[in-house]
Amino acid sequence: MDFDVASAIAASIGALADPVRLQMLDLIRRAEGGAICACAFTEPVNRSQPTVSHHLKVLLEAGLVSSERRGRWIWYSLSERGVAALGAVDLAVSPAASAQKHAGGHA
Amino acid sequence: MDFDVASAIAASIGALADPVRLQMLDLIRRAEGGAICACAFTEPVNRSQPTVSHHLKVLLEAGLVSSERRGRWIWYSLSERGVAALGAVDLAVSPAASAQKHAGGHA
DNA sequence: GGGATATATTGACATTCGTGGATATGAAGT
DNA sequence: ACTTCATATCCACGAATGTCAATATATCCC
Repeated sequence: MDFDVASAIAASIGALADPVRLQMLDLIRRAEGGAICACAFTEPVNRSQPTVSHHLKVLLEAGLVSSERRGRWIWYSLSERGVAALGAVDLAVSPAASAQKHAGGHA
Repeated sequence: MDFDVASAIAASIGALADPVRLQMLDLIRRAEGGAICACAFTEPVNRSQPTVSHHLKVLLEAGLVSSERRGRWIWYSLSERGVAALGAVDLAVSPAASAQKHAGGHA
């Protein structure tokens, strides 16, 4: 594995390596209809609007989420990669818990 | 998902979000016997000995690798979590390629 | 067009992180 | 004990990152 390949992978992973972005992805995943308005992040993650906007941009550029304009608001949903990434996170974080599926204990 | 949980997960993921550490993990994975001497990293990843030592410490503290002393040398191998993490990385990076298993194309 | 609201961008700042030179620690051999 | 070799720690530096106030852009409604 050469450095360029490793760098590309590291960049993808880096988008997930932030607590606020993980919270935001989780909010999207749990949202009804699988989509959530950009304005709905600031309060639960306790960050300013510019900070939320910044993180959304990172997630977008990483291909983890997609956005859609609905009137004045912009709605975000998980992309295919985003779903795969969150699933992979669950696997990596608690291999045992994921191995015995449907064992309850959602965080 | 509260901030503390997200922070813990982000910290785990962060250990993987570095090109040099990914290269090192890949070197361990490919090593004969699944273990590799610490001295065998500096040349392939093109980093100084202190830098390699630093990254090994990060990987150790993240629980991704384990170390064993053999005479003057220290050998590193993937932990159970390390194997799971690398597998998860493959999944997250190329979901399609991983979905159709045994399709060749190793990086 | 003008006001109101939602989101993005800019700029500045503090913190974290990757890096390597110098040095310390530790084990093996003589 | 002393030397040699492998690894770890210390220290300083530059780059990247998360954060927010201020501001800009964009859309909707009247």
